[in-house]
Amino acid sequence: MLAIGTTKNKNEGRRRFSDEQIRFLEYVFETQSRPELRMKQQLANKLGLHPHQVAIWFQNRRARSKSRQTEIEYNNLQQNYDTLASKSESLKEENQALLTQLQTLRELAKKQQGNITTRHDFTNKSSNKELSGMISLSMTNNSTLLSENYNHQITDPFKDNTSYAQDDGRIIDTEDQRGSLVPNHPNWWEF
Amino acid sequence: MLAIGTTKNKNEGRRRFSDEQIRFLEYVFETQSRPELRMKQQLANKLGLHPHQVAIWFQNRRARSKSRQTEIEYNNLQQNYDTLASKSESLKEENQALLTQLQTLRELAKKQQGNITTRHDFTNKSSNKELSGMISLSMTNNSTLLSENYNHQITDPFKDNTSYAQDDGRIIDTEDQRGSLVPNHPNWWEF
DNA sequence: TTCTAATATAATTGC
DNA sequence: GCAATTATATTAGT
Repeated sequence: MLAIGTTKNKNEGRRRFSDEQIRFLEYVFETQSRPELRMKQQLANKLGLHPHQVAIWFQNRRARSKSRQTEIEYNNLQQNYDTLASKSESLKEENQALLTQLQTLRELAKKQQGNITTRHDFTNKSSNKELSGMISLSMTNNSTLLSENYNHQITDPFKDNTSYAQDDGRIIDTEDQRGSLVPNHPNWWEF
Repeated sequence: MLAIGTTKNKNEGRRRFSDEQIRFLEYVFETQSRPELRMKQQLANKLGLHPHQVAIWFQNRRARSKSRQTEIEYNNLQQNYDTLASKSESLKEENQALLTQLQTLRELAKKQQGNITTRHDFTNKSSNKELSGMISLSMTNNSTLLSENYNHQITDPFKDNTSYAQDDGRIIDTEDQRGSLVPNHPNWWEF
């Protein structure tokens, strides 16, 4: 059984406490990281140490514990960082995909609009107007969205810019937006 | 120079090195964190210390340096995390805005298409087809993009902080403990 | 085996 | 009592 402390269990300039002592101290520490004076005295007596030594031991032990905790937190942070980085990457890709889609939509819709208007088609004017507005909306937003370093200053025509909370991590309620998606004004997109 | 060490510049059971000594050692450390034995001896001689003391000092100094480095790295990591979190938040919001736009576009385009087709308008069929395909594309992608995964929780990496027992993290050989040291009696220490 | 860097720990010091 | 240091002891590595 661990033939280490064999020889010097007696005196000498012994510094390290014996395994027995350590084990006992650890056991108490598990329950009481900061024992009462009375307890320390009893421990000292039982282990053949000075009460002060016991006190110091607990002090050092607490410091060690804290140090390890810090280490753990560091690792946690690192892990969280990696996770977040991965997610962020996904978001970027997705954003790119969405932008591509929008671009395609705009071009096609524009072409479509051109065909409609040049035909002097009088049926369903309102509907055409909607499409027209939609396109200009897309164009407007695009200028912002395509720019580098967009600071989440995304101009959302459906909502007040000020209502965009910055860093609270809150998700915008899409359903609420939907309620006022299309204002009554015929040219709402121009505002 | 610099009479800082005010009181005890003599001997006594003095342990701390004088400011002069420290300053000199620091000066050397800046250039050589791991000086040669010869250098240590010369330093010891010059500063009135034992060579061993000088050696120990450099040893501890290196340890301290490393410790500070760790601290710095931690802060850096934290900073990077915050930055990334912010960017990720922006991306999320932007994604939301893009999705909203796409949704609107789809609905409007769909309505438009409905009007066109119900009017039995045969002009420019190809263009309509393009629009139609575009819409279905949007729908397809949407199934992925709208999934709940995008309301992810990049919010709080430290959420479990408070739940930590203050002094945890000791590493104990449980088996040995239970062996003989730990009495079951509630007042074991009185025996 | 010897030497040394790194680490662990008992003890000090100052607040 | 705690944080920061110091000096020593022990372990690991070449």
